[in-house]
Amino acid sequence: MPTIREIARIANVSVSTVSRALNGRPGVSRETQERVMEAVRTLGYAPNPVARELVGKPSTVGLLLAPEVRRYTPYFVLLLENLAEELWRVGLRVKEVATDARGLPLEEARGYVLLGAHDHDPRIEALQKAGHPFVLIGVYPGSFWVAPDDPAGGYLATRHLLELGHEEVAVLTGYLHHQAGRERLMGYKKALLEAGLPFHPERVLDGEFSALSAYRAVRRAWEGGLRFTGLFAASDEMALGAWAALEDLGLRVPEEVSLVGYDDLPEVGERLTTVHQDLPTIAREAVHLLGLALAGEAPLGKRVPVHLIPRGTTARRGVGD
Amino acid sequence: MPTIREIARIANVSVSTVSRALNGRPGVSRETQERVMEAVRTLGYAPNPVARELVGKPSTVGLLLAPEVRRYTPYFVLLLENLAEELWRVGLRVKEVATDARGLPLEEARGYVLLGAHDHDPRIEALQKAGHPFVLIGVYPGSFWVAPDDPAGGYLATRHLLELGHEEVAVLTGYLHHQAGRERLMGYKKALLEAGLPFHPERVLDGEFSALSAYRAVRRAWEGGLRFTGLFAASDEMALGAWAALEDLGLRVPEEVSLVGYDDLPEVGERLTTVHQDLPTIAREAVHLLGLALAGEAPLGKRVPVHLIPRGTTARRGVGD
DNA sequence: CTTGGATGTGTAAACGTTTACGATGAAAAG
DNA sequence: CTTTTCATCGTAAACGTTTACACATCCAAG
Repeated sequence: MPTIREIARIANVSVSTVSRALNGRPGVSRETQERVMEAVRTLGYAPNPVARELVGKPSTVGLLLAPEVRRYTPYFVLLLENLAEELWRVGLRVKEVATDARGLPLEEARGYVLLGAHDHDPRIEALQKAGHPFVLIGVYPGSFWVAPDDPAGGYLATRHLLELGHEEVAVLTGYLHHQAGRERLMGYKKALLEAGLPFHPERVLDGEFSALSAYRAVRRAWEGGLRFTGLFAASDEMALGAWAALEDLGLRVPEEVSLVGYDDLPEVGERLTTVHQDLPTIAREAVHLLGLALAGEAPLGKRVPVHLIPRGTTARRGVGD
Repeated sequence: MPTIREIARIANVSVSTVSRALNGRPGVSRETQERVMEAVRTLGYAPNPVARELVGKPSTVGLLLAPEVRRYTPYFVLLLENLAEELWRVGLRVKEVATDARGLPLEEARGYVLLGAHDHDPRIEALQKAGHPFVLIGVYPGSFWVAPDDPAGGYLATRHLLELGHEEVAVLTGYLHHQAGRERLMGYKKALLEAGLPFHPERVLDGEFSALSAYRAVRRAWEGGLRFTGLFAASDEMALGAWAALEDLGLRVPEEVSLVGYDDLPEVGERLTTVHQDLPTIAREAVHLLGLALAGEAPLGKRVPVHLIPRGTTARRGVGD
């Protein structure tokens, strides 16, 4: 691992100058800055978080978790691991940090990443008012944010079902007071609209982002007389629950009903048709934006693309007849 | 925070001697050792992991997770947080570490803690053979282990139901190839035996430690004609699933069936009667034992007590008539 | 032609440990 | 009595950063 001293040697400056350049501190000329960055790039240097922390500089970024996330769905765990890895790469580490009633962090950190925030989450404004640099996973114009392209995801999933000939497709949503939940639903509607099909409100089932809730919602709906040959579950967890429900209802997947999930969790594995989220990229963008936030730049948001992975739980309509 | 230098000053020795004393390295007299430890105690000193790690000494303990745990049930997350806190207290940090096919850790660490191991887990022997110091959560004579007193827990839960007058009590188990799952079931049997009641194998339902599986198991059993007025779920997660199933079956809790869980997860909250696990103590014992393992002492195991917390999901039999 | 501030850069100490090496003394060996 | 050995302990450098401070240069103001 290259150290700051080697960078200094290559760039022909002192270590303190390198440190200043790296941390965007004033008092370093444009030209020197360039030379340092060049050296950093060629050597592939990354600051050592341990050394950094020793001198007292908080080298951790606080993780602010919404209560719902505290139960760590597999998705969030995965996102977390990616974040941790990406942060390490730039000399930072994650630390989960509790918040007070107003949503302000109780522990000091270099910056914060906000996870699982819902609309009008008071914590967002609180953070902005307090001047804490942060990036949030989700969309929130006026601050730094990064989010998967959920509208596109919902659209892709639904269109896939439509293209397979399914005309009655239901959707299993997560919390609608979360952006992700709403946006995936929006994508569903858009695909319907585009195909010239009507939107039936009774075909949207509330799965609360959990397998159990999804199971109950699907089963109750079907037993209540709702019929569909395609089902879009807005998370793999919910897809799992839905799958189980369909099985218990005596319906074969994909012969009688096609199922598509969302997230592409590795555990769910080989069989589920799902829309893939590029967690590494989301994480990378998040730390990049956090960097900008730390540097005091103007707020910026970023969408990261998703794509559909057709697997074994979707089939052309009528294939099972 | 006191530093090693202050200890040195108080104990009237040099810093290097303190370091040696703390790490059990040779070359320090019994008397000096005592003086150092005395100073450590009075100042409440704990080594700084950051500084330690900077000089190259691995100050992390590796976390070896069984595949099943990778989906981080809330229980394991909680245990993890407690472990992290306890380790920090003695100057160590946790790091999750992957294992190779034989179960050996891929990354070097000071010591290891093994989580979610099942019976005859090959990783245990592999670790022993390789001479890696470790402690496992669960019971495994011949190595260092710490485990909640699950037989007692299962017994307490069942006895509670029995004492309330329930004679037909079913049990919802987790994986039976895990010690915890089996032991809680053993406790159930013991309580039955003690009360002079017969054991009905059909009353043990497989919940696979998940809410969804629990729901399906309970519902299927009940619809299959199984009847009970008391139900012991071997985890709060499963209790949640069971609760939902009972609700969907039109059964009132606790009027028609009493339900007791296991773990006492904070999220599950105020209403569920459950057996409480003392996670802080488990964590403390684990790091204590890991310390002994690092010092090369003889293997030792420890049970930590559990206790029942009666809340709103259990009631005397017939109260709902 | 001096003074004075910017502006850019370097020197060195500090953070809290570990550890190679040398120093000290006492006991054992000659 | 001298030499060697051994156990015990201290000195100082090292780990990779940050940062207070000093230094140099340059340009504008006096």
